[in-house]
Amino acid sequence: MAEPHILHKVFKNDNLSAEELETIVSRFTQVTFQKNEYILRAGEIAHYYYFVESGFIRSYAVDTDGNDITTNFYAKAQILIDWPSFFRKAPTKEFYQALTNCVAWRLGFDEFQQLFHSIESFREGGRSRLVGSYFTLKRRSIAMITDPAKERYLQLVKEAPELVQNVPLKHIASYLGVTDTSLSRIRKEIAKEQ
Amino acid sequence: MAEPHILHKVFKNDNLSAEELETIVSRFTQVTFQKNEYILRAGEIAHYYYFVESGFIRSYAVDTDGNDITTNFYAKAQILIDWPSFFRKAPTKEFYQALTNCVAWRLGFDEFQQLFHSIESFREGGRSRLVGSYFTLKRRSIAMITDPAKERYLQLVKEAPELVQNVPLKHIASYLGVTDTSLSRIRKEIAKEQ
DNA sequence: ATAGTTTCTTGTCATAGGGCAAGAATTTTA
DNA sequence: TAAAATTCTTGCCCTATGACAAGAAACTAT
Repeated sequence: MAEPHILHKVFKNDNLSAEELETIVSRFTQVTFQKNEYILRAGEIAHYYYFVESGFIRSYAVDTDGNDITTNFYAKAQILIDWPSFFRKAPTKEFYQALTNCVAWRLGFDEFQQLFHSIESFREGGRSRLVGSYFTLKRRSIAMITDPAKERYLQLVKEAPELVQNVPLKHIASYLGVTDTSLSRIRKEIAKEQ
Repeated sequence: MAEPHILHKVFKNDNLSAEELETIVSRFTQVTFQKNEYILRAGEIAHYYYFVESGFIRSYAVDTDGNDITTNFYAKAQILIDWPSFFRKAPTKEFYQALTNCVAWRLGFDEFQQLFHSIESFREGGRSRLVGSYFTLKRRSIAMITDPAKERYLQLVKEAPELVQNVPLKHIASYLGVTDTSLSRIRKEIAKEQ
């Protein structure tokens, strides 16, 4: 078993004792995904959650017209979890697909629950991650109302430049709530400005 | 102290023993808000969260141009909480204001923590509420991309008719991500159809 | 009741972004 | 490396929604 650097990084601010950290890390399993492989499909239940070690993943929902809307991207050290499905054992509404080959570390629901109810700092950390996801989502949905597409794009470039360079424009476009055509024009306009 | 019906209703699906329920309920305090009163202002820290017994409250963010964007409405039996501020003790980004006179039940952070770490079902319930808020927010932000304003409005009317009847149109408009002018026209169009 | 305030509607005009389609560029696969 | 598939750009035209402003309607408070 390879040294799980990434998990030490992930948990470093969680106030865990060395033993607690070891206990937690030992419950994770390394998994790999091939480019285009699905980690989870709509209708399935999320039995695991993951921390990404390398590669890019996206989640997307499919609307009534069959268009897919990217809801999130996942990169190094980020948590990949379908909160409602994992915690309510309800079928997820989204697809999670690897955009590149990936390495990740996985934890199952039962192991999670055991750690959650026995280690106080683990549950504080978990709660904090969920709150963080909520906060990010809210910020994004306010920006969707207050900021024009161009600003939302510039913001994303600033926050996650590697992502913009590595992911097809159409996925970024649907994430920003515009068509790929529009995003292409926005890019052109930005290029002209420099 | 009045009989806290509403809290029994709030916790009825949380799998609590009678004693646990009593312990929890006894930690809450009843509070009232006058119409237009602020429960919390941007920049402050949320030391409490609430369950609404009666009345309507809204939360809103103010964008860089000074426009306010309604982010949520709170009505009977709903939880009113600023998750990031309450759990991270960070200044909130939003205002929470009573739209009508209100009665609510309040719990402080320390009491919350004590219950959270000592009663397993309470923490499962709390987690479930947070996951629920996350899920609702995600549904809303996907709809913002996939559905036209008219459909989002019809959806809101279906889900919360009392709200639409009791709250000024401009707040509903900003909640839906349109101007009040547009929403007025959308309403007109719907009226014409009947 | 009356004045003042807030809310809602409506008109005119402007604009961001969508729909569709063609072609160019790039990547993948055989 | 050639063919196929995918991704990205661009043109043309259209639509939903915004900005601004005026008036009507509905509350609110004295």
